[in-house]
Amino acid sequence: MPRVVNEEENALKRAEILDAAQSLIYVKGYEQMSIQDILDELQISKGAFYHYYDSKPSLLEALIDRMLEQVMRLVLPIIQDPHEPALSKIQKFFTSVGTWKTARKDFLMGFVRSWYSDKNALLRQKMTARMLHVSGPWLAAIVRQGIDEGVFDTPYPDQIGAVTFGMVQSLGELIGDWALAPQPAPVQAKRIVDTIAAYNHVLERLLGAPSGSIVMMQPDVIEAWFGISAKDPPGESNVAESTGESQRGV
Amino acid sequence: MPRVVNEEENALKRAEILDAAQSLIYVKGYEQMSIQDILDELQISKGAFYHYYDSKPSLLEALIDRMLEQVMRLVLPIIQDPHEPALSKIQKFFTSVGTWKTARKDFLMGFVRSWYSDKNALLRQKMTARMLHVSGPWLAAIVRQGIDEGVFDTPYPDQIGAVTFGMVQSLGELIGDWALAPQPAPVQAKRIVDTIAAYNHVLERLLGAPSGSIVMMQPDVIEAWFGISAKDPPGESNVAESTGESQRGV
DNA sequence: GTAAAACAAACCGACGGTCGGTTTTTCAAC
DNA sequence: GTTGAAAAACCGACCGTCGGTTTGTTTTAC
Repeated sequence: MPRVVNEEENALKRAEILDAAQSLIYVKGYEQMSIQDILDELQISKGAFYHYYDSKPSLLEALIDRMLEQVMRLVLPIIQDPHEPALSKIQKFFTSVGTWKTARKDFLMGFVRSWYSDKNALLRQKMTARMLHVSGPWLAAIVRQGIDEGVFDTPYPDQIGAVTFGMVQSLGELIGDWALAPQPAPVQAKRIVDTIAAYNHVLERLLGAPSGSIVMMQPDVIEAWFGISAKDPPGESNVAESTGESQRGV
Repeated sequence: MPRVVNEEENALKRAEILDAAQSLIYVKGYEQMSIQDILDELQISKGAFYHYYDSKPSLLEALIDRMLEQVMRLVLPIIQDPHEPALSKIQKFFTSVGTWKTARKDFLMGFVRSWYSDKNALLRQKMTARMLHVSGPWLAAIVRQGIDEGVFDTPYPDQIGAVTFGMVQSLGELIGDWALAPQPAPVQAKRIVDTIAAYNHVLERLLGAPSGSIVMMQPDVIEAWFGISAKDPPGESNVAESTGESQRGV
């Protein structure tokens, strides 16, 4: 790594390359994006690129660092606020991470599609691992706070943070899966609403929180994301989780 | 895809190539494994390889199909047994999938390390998605059976299968993470035992199963895998989920 | 015998990365 | 302010390897 003279301009250029890489990865995926794509996009030479980044993998690491930093900048103020009740923290955590405040629907769906597609498996795995490491302890702290406040009840406060994170991720994967393989709208709508309701319920159970106290995805968010309303009851004889074929040779 | 004359020999050769690819992927990872590696291993020509497989991605698909088939051959008899109680099915499902019956410890740990490492992110993502699709409906059926038998209690029987799968996967990722970044033995041992206990408890809660009825990982398996005994109580002031650094710039 | 399957290997463009060289910037000496 | 040299910034030809194609040869089946 060369000594840097003008720190500021250097960081700017690195960010510029990262921006190009990010949008290219968003469209093509990490492996499918070539260094040449970046060079073409920014009209720079190969020498220039390799002056700022050692290799393609190191570029990915830098991107993950930046994405994690952005997420944390969003989440930290919520999580670390000493005056906020635990239940409210959990709520806001899901809301902010799940929707990234306010974003265009088409952009969000495009992002979800890209994020959960095979072409970005590595990026997602690396990012997830990093987020688990940083959010685990904080989530545990919130759980303990909730127990103190009498809203949560679990014998495993230290472990439940990681479990919760796993649940959220699991829901994200399901939604990503649906976004990738779109179903007919009516089937889709009911399944999404039911599944989100199920996750809310499960999350309450595992945290030992009062029924109805946790809403991972607000109705207006569901409405915005999927264009459907979320006011139907669970319904016991729904589409029976028919994932296309329920039986095949495998 | 060429027409096949001798179906049997053709399948044998395809399997042979798949075997080589599997062990190479196990060691090097999918992306890092080159077609040439396979050719060298089997002493065949490029023409031969591309006679049996269209491309590298199609080779991966074939591998995933075979792996899924192997898992299903193990799990199906358990899950579809009409005389087996739901609780016992769940139990046996975890036991068989989690340990693959009886396997050498070093092999299993090596497999876990490889499976959850970055180098096989794509394989794992594809395999996980496939398994979610096939196991979701079956798990839902078991949950409904359990409700009928009075051992489970949940308002979301159809969704809970996918949630359960997500939980199991989440635990696997945690364990994989630990296997990849080994900690000092004492810290490791307590964390593993506590976390598995937490997952058992959470699973009971989300299924509405009686306390102590679900054991995802038997003590002897934990013993075999990690070389530690699983008889300590949860313990409220354990290592406090210290993931190395609990605070840093990010 | 002949057509297709099974294999062999030379060959191709694209890839990530390197390297020697050129231009621009920085900063101290005058 | 000018100058000069060192370092940073940048350029693009080049390299080895990759996945994949093509052309050609041998083997097998009927």
